[in-house]
Amino acid sequence: MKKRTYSCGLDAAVDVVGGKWKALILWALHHEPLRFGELRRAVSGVSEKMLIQQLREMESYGLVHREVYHQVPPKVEYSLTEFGHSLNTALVPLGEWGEKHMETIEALPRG
Amino acid sequence: MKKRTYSCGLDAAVDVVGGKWKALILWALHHEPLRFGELRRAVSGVSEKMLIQQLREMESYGLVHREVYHQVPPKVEYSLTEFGHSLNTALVPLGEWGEKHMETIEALPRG
DNA sequence: CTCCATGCTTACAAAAAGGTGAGTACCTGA
DNA sequence: TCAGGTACTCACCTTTTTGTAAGCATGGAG
Repeated sequence: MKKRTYSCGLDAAVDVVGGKWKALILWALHHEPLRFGELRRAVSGVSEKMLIQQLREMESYGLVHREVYHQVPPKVEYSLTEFGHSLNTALVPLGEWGEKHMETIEALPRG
Repeated sequence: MKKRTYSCGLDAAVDVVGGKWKALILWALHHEPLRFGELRRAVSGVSEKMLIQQLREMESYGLVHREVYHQVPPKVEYSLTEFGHSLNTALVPLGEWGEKHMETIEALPRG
């Protein structure tokens, strides 16, 4: 979050879901709650630091819920809230667009 | 563009439309072609450097078309390609989501 | 004791993104 | 000759984001 006022809805949404990992984490949690380690494996390429950092942020936004089980070894499960689900739903068309044009995108010149 | 392979469509899409400005520029060009100066005024807060940088990138991705009119003073018009339009369409639900939850988002704690 | 698994946490560094302010080239009209 | 309008271009700097590698706490198993 960087600002309080937005010029349009898209502006606001990008601010919430922006960055390299948030959309992917949301996506990974779409079907079922996952624990930290599972999430780490599900989101390929993410480091522990990044994963936690993003999860904490998303928790503070009310997108994900964090459930701690007091066990040893520790177990923590992350799941989507209603709000998180609604955002995920809004991301579906974008995901489909990416899927459809994947080859084109992969062939794009690099920045 | 940072990578060539993606774990899912959303991953690819975010790579294309990522960053602070691209989605907003796309949005601004939705209705009609705009010239550089108009675009600058339409996308509030963007600097000339950023605007050009993003436009060049989007042009290289095939999202926008750049038309130069050889006049003095110079005139350059930017418009969406078919590809750009399709991406914009995929962004509509996200924009609506942002619109709907704008107040919630604006009230979010800052990172 | 020591090791293991899990879920973090911290310090440090690199890379990417974004911002600022000035300058360029062109022709036109005063 | 000189300012004006348009669309850039450049050099330099700050901020933000991301990555790397290591360390910590817990209690049960061996």
